Amino acid sequence: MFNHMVEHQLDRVFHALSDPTRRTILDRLAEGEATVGQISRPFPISFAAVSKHLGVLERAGLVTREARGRERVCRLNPAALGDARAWLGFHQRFWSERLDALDAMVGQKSGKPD
Amino acid sequence: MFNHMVEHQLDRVFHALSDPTRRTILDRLAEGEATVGQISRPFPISFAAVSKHLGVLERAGLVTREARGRERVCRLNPAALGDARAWLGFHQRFWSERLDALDAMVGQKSGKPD
DNA sequence: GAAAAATTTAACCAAGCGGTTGAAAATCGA
DNA sequence: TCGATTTTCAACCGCTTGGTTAAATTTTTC
Repeated sequence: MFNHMVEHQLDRVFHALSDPTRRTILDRLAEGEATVGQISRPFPISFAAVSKHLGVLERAGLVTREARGRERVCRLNPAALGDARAWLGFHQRFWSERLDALDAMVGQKSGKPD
Repeated sequence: MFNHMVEHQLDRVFHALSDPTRRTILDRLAEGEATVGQISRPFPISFAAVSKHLGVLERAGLVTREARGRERVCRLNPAALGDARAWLGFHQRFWSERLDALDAMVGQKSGKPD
């Protein structure tokens, strides 16, 4: 079902999401586009480190960086979450069907999962 | 919103999901519980390597391993996907609201996202 | 109790990660 | 043009990863 998909891209998306700094960057970007400098300012790590994180996010398709003059403005690409969400959604649903005995323990997907 | 959650666990879940071998293991497990030996058989890597992958999945809370005699039977824990799915769901929705100008370009979440 | 089977642990290796600092490249402002 | 600003690139460091093989552990079977 999803096996033939761009597995590699799924790898990259999940990997990008596995770092708290990168997730925070995404949160920041959700409030609007920002330059690398603006993004990096609140972080206690170096500018270059943030730039690398942005690279990871960009390679995963989650963020785009567009040159504007001497600075680079970053924006979210929400569509890239689609694959990951599809994977999770399908699997959790599939698992839940098979293992509905566990539903009682979960209790957060009663009748209106979404 | 999610910042105060068990960030660390989210790290582990996303990281666990970022490896194709581990995702395949989850797929296999979705068809029913299995021992480490049964799981590892179809993979071209060593037994020990699969055992380590199972360890990663277990630490992420996605899989449980229960000793049964000399073998260990593994089962899925679909609830562990909840955090990850919640994170993704919230963010994708939030992003989409903010960036609905991009919706035209995307075109795969028109009116009924789920 | 000894051999066999299932699994984990330990030691190791090459590669990748997240971080650093410093140099390079591109653009802006005087 | 020159210097300052913004960003990336390169080299490096320590730690982790995904993989290996070999030894240790536990349980079953003879």
